Formats: sequence, structure tokens, C-alpha cells
Amino acid sequence: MDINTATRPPGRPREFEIEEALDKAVIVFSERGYHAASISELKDAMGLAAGSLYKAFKDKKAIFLASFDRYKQVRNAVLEQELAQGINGRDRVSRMLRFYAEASHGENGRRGCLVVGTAIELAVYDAEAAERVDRSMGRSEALFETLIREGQADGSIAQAIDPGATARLLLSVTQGLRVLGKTGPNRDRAFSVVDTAMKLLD
Amino acid sequence: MDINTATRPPGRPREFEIEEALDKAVIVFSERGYHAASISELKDAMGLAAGSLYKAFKDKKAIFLASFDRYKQVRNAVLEQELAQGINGRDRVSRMLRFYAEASHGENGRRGCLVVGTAIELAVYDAEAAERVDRSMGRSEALFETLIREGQADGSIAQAIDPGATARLLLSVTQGLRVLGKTGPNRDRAFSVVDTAMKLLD
DNA sequence: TCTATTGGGGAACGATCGTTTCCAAATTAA
DNA sequence: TTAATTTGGAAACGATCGTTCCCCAATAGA
Repeated sequence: MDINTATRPPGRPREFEIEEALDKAVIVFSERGYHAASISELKDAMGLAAGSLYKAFKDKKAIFLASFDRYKQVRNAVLEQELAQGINGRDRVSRMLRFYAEASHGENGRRGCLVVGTAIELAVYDAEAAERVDRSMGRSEALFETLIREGQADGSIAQAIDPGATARLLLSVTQGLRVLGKTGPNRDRAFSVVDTAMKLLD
Repeated sequence: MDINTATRPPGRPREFEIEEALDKAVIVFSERGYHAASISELKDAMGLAAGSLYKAFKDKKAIFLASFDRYKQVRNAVLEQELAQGINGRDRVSRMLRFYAEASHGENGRRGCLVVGTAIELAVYDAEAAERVDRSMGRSEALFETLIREGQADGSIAQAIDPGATARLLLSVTQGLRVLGKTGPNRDRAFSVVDTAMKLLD
């Protein structure tokens, strides 16, 4: 009888998609930051009443952390897709750097990175936020290192370079690009940084 | 009769040093950020009553901008002194990078950089803040470029490298270090980034 | 049909925000 | 001395903050 056989919990069903609402919240938190983003702004952007917001999330911090996780999920998916197209280690490193450069200019740059924003605004006095930032940074660093080792294995990256140290440098470059992108350098300047960084792999 | 012959303006003299108070405000703004730093916290840290604060400064933003300027003044003086000890262009680039690495770990790292914080939290919707950030970033980039050209002139840096592009990269690295420093990598990791970046000058 | 449960939405809450006001104290100029 | 001016400091202000409450709607299970 029932087309949807998945059991539904009792009570009135939610009328909005959590992930769609979070995508809107991500924009507000990215542009304004955690403290400057008010519940009033968030509920308007998410298209919800305050009461509904607080039924879906415990408090403002929970909205933020859920937004952070959603942001990471979406960005990671795009990056993964980008890396899958790389032809060797060096190309994948280049694609990853360009992925950040693309996000660090123009409107995207102005909007900013939620990881960087969290590191700056929240990590110092909120353990949960700090842990998420650390995990995100750690994964990026590890990914750079993996790609570099792949490049050394396939011959596209020089054997002489130190994968760990170079990965840390590239992580610094990407986070720095995100900061510079906030006051909006043009596209060429962001990509010139990528080109210069790639010379480290020779 | 009067030991201090400098004419004093009418009215009760101020009982505190503006710059000493600003140094305290810099700490609060750096650790907490603009929005999370309340007037209550600021007045406690600065040792002033709210009324006195508002006689010295127009509003919260004026306190912040004055703190920003004080921060830049102090940091620039320290950096200048550091660079004066450099023996050639390459050494001065290295000293400048180490100056940032030193500020990007441990307690200083956790405290954070007021320029980066301003870029992330304020620059998007406050023109005065954005202009200060832009000017600060522009000067750092120009300084890196100058030092690189000096190194090329004195033979300590390879002629083949592009001073402008490399300066932009090094600026990205320093700003990135400041972000990473917020969640506190240890000293060695910060300095390994410097060592790796210096390879770009060979 | 009745009960239990959950969501939607708006009104209301106490707390805290940045700011102003007020009065006493300290100084200069007349 | 007196008037004008400015600071120190505490108290008070309106606005906005994040959050809760309340009432109605919508659903599941009995």
C-alpha cells in the first residue's frame, strides 16, 4: 500500500530539507562569521521561523557545526571529483592548488572559507570547533603528502623533495590564499601563486 | 615655574596612556575577534570605565581601528629591527619568514594576527577595515619583493626567479602560517615551512 | 476516533550588547 | 575666585541577542 516503505517517525514530518537549509546557513556564516551572523539573519536565509530552527538544532553553535560539516562534505566532494581527473601525482597537486585558488578570488573569495573563519574566530575558545579545524587541516596536509608521494612514484615529482615538509608548505599556501581572497585579489594573482608553488616540485 | 613647558589643553588631564591601553585592547581583539570582544571585556582589560573609554574613542570600531594601527606600528618596528640585522637579501627574506613563523606557534600563534582576523571578520562589510588590511598586505608583499631584488643584486638569490610572483607566494605562506598557528602547530612544523619556502630562492 | 508525538510559526523572555547620561574631580584661562 | 572644559566612573538606556513558550497543524499507532 505504502509506496515509501521506509518507516517514518511519529509526529508531523519536517517540511524543509535540512541540507538545503544548511547550504543557506553556510553562506551566511562564511560571509559574516559566527558571531556577526544573528539567528534573525540565519532564519531569514534558511526560510524558517526561529521556533522551527530550534526544533531542528539545539542552539546556534549546533547550527554552525552542522553548517561546517555540510560545507566540508560539499567541498570535499568537489575536490575529489577534481582530483579524479588528474593524470599523475604532479597534476593532482596542481589541481588541488587550483581548486583553492579558484575559491580565493572574486565573489567566492570574498565569501571566504568556513574552515579558516572557524580557525580564526572560534577555535581558540571552543574545543569542538578547534577539533573540526584540526581534522580538516590534518586531512588536507595528509592529502597533499599522499599526492606528492604518488608523483614521486610515477616520476612526475622530483625524488629529492621532502613530501611532509612540502605538504605543510602547500597547506600554508592554500590557507594564505583564502585569507588574501577575502579582500579580493584578482584571478591572475591567485593563480600566479599556484604556478610559483608548483616549482617546489621540480 | 612649570617643569613641563609643553602647553596642556584645558580640562582634566587624562590619567592613562592611550598606547598602553591599546596594547591591552590588541590582546583582547586578537584572541576574541572584533564581535566577540565586548566593551565590558575591553574596559576591564584596559583598566577603564565605559564612560572614560567613550571619551577617548568615538565607538567600538574606533577602538578597534586604533588597536589595529597600534598593532601594526609595534609589529613593524620589531620586524624592521630584525631585518636590519640581515647580511644580504636572502638572509633578510629568511628573517622575515622566521618573524612570522615565530608568531605562528604556541601562545602567540593562539593569540593570532590582528590583520588576518580583520580580513576574515571585518573586511567584507567594513570599508575602513578592508582598506587597512589591503594596505598592510600590500606593504608586506612589496617588502618581500624588495628583499628578493636586493638578494638578486647581491648574488644571494637566483636571478631566474620572478620577484613579484615569489613575493606573492611568500605572502600567502606567511598568512597561511598565521591561520595554522591558531590551532597551534608546534615550533618545528612552523619553521619547516620556512625552510621549504626558502628553497624557492635557489 | 483518540492519544501521543513532532513540526511550523510568532510572540515573548531575560541577558547582554554598545552607548549615553550624569555628577564629581581636575585642570586652564580669565 | 570663577567660568569653561575635560576626565573618571557608575548607573541607566534602548536595541538586539539567543532562546523558550505556546498554540495549532500534521502525522503514527492503537
